[in-house]
Amino acid sequence: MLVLLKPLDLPVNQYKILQSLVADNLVSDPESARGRLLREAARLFRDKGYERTTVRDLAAAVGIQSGSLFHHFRTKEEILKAVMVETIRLNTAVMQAAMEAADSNRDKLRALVSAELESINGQTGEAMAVLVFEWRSLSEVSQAEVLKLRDIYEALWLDVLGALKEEGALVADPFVVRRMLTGALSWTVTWYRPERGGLSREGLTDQVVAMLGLSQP
Amino acid sequence: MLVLLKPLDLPVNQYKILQSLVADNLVSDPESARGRLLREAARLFRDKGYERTTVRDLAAAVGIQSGSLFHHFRTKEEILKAVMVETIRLNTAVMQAAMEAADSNRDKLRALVSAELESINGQTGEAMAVLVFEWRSLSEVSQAEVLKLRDIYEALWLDVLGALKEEGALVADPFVVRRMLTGALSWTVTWYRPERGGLSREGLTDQVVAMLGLSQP
DNA sequence: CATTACCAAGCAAGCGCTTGGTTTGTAAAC
DNA sequence: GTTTACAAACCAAGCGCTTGCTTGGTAATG
Repeated sequence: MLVLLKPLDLPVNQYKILQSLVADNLVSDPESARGRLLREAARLFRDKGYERTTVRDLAAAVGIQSGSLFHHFRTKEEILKAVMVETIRLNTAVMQAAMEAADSNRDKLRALVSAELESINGQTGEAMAVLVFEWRSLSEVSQAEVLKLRDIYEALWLDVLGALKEEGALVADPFVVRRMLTGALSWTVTWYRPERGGLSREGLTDQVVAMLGLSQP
Repeated sequence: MLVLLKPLDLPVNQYKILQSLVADNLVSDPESARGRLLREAARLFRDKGYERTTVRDLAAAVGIQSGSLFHHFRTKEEILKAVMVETIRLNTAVMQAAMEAADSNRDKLRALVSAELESINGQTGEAMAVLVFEWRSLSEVSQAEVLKLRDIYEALWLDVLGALKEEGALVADPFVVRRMLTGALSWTVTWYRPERGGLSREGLTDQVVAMLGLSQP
């Protein structure tokens, strides 16, 4: 029976989703030793890269000895994999919730873009960056496993883009559009700094959706 | 006096540009020992990542002993930096040439998109991927140096996008558009395989330009 | 005959991970 | 309510291996 005592700084719905995933043992409680380690690992992997982050770095970040890490994870790679798996699980759930709140396919697309920008630039940003930039650091076996989870996530996008294509609102190929969006949105992690003023997250979402050139039905 | 004996499989103009850069000592002759090493290094860095590529891997790829590498480069990082610097130099020159051949700003944009897709997915694709994914492997000092070269390259884009904005053809912010394009086009390296049939490079360029939603003046 | 290119050998440091033993938390047994 | 039992969490030390790079010498080149 896991209980989150100190609520994190998250949107309410995202917090509830996190709670239910923790209860189902699909993601680690952020307050647990394992959860804290994964958060620090995501930060270190993003900042220094997986290979340049040593098990001693990871251990020091949570205040234990390097050898003690291997009580929680069998290998260093297992830590990377756990960061990725839990991030995908959380974000898939958040995406599904965001979509259910939308009516039209147009609104659903907007919700997806907004949610993905939130994933990349919000609380889970570090882990999302790891997912993009440290992919090759996973063994092929692990890549295949994580890919299965990603497929579920990608299907959400393709369903909406496909529907928009059927409606005639989208002229380009849904697969191509999704892949362009993947690159464009992922890349925001390298330059977009909403906290420094400038463009708001909603403003950025507007620009992205406008850029897709959806024609009125 | 460097002479390229065996012409590479390149568009004619790109070959001439390469020749003049080699003559000016701005990029290495691909046939020289240094040039071959840099090409193999780009391939290895892309495939395995910089950190997982050992100096022994690099040496074996060109058929020498690992210690002999340090006759050509002082450190391993210098190899990474050389890959990046020479790639930017070559691509900046190619871009400039592609733009000069275009009349309207609309055509210039199309030329830029097409040329960047060519850079990413053509001969220099491996090096371009390294530029994107191995950025953090450079020391901060080297990053600053390479960044200066990138600024010249980026200015080409911003000039054209800025002009299109002035014309009223572009509604979104030029900086935002460029950054989205950087991400979207870079990402093609992970999925776009023109040799397997499907979308041609020109077809992809069309989709990208269409996606920007340029309005008629 | 000097310069460039390379080899063979190996060093010092850092890496992921193991090992054997100690502390801590928890809950039943008395 | 103290004792006993036991697993989970952790420490201290270090092993075996790989890493980037150095060194001292040899072969090729022009």
